[in-house]
Amino acid sequence: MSWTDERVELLKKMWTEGQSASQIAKELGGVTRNAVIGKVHRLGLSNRAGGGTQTATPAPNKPEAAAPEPEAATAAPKPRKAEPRATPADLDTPEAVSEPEPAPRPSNVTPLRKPIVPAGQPLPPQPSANEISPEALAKVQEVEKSAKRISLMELTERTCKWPIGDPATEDFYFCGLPVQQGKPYCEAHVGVAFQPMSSRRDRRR
DNA sequence: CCCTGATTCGC
DNA sequence: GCGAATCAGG
Repeated sequence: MSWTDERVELLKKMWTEGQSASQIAKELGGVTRNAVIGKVHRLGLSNRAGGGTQTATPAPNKPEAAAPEPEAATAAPKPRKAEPRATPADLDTPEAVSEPEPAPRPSNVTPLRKPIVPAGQPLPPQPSANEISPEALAKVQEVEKSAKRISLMELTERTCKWPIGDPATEDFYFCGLPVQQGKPYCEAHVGVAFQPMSSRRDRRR
């Protein structure tokens, strides 16, 4: 494989977008990440600074463990706009009525309500037999039998962080199987975690 | 151990 | 110019 204009273009584009050399190499095909890096240097764009303000800090930008880039067709890499940021659905009440009394606390007061789950990262809920493909579900169930059953402390970047069981009980652990590169879960759990889209239609306010 | 980019150097 | 091997880090 040689560096045709097209390939160089794609290289430039992806590199500018912050894609890693290995990702670019994978996308291009026929080259290794070394080749990509080498080319990048020869092209003189080793520094991903676009234009202008050159921050002393190399890159606080790290699309590392949260850059789900669904591999697409090699023919049409056009609509590419996957933001790692998973925007949490925020409750927004435009119905804000002008209320001089901010807290009309009724006589009934429920003092404390601690969140049951400590919650470090936005872990997905357990698959509740939703709109998940039966195959994926079956695979998950099978996988969970062979799960490493690791504890929170044992989690690493390469261990599946899919929670199994009830966090409030002793019977709780994480999957712990090898993750799919770049993702927080193993292949099986990625399958159920990153479902394309579901029925979120019923959002009547 | 997995990954990242940077550099070197024979081709 | 090219990229595998190597280096240096996270």
